[in-house]
Amino acid sequence: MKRTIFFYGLSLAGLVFLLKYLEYQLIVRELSIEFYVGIVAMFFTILGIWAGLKLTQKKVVMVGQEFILNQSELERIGISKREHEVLELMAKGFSNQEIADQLFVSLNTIKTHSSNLFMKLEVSRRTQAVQKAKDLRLIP
Amino acid sequence: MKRTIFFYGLSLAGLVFLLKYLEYQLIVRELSIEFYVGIVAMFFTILGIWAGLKLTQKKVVMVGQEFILNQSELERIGISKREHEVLELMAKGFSNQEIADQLFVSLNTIKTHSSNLFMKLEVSRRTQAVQKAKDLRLIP
DNA sequence: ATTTAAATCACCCTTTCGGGTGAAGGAATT
DNA sequence: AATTCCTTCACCCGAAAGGGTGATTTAAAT
Repeated sequence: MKRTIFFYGLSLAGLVFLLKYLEYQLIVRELSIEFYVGIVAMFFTILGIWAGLKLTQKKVVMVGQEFILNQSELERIGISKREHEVLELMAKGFSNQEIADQLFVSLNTIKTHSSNLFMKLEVSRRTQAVQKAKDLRLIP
Repeated sequence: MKRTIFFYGLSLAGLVFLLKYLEYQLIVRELSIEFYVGIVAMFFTILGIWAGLKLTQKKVVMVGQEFILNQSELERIGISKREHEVLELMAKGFSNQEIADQLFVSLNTIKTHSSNLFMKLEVSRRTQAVQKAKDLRLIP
């Protein structure tokens, strides 16, 4: 990104000299102004396309993997930290009992958390909860 | 894509008129040639960037989603067509009863299919099955 | 013709899940 | 001090899921 801008500036600087040079040539050789402008147009079109490609290239690479938590949606729905933890383990395929063991709490506690999660996510099964949570980018 | 090229051609055509107009103004008002070229450069840079973005836009959209079924893995594990259907519906969060209704078979049949699936996928819960199936690219 | 695999369904039994209700302790807010 | 939210846990009950076994039908392969 920085290099893209840098090279763009460099190109602009280079053009100033090219300009001065051509301006001189213009008088001597009497090149048509259309031809002159045509070159400039072509040059900057290519430069623009190149810049455009550079600017989007990183997006292309990034899309696919890499998870950004949707914090705003998380707050909008009103899911607490603990509930989010349960949701993550749920998505990994653990049973309520296994989740309870990992978080050192009772099975009943996990049941309460999951019930609240289903309410907040407006679903009635854990598979649906996991699906919806992934869609909303609440979990990877 | 076709429209991109079309608009680019249109812009070029428009510039010819702009050129002629400016060429006339140049004589009358004696605008500096640097100013003139600067506008052209700016215009074509923007045009180029726009063209560049247009050309890559489809790539950006495509990368990320796009599902290619892992047929070889499917055969290796030995999952039948019907089992694969059940697996897909399972991944969509449907209960066994709902799957049975959609496929016009009995609940017991779906239970058999899911049991076989769990065996073949070496898991013991549907959430794990869905996870593993997605990892192996058996389902989108 | 016999074997093999897929798909279908049934019955039994245990575990897990999900819904509903209630409640207690703690932290943060008002 | 009172309120609100989070977290924790309990009990009950019914529904769903999962494990095991066995059986029938149909289609494909040998």
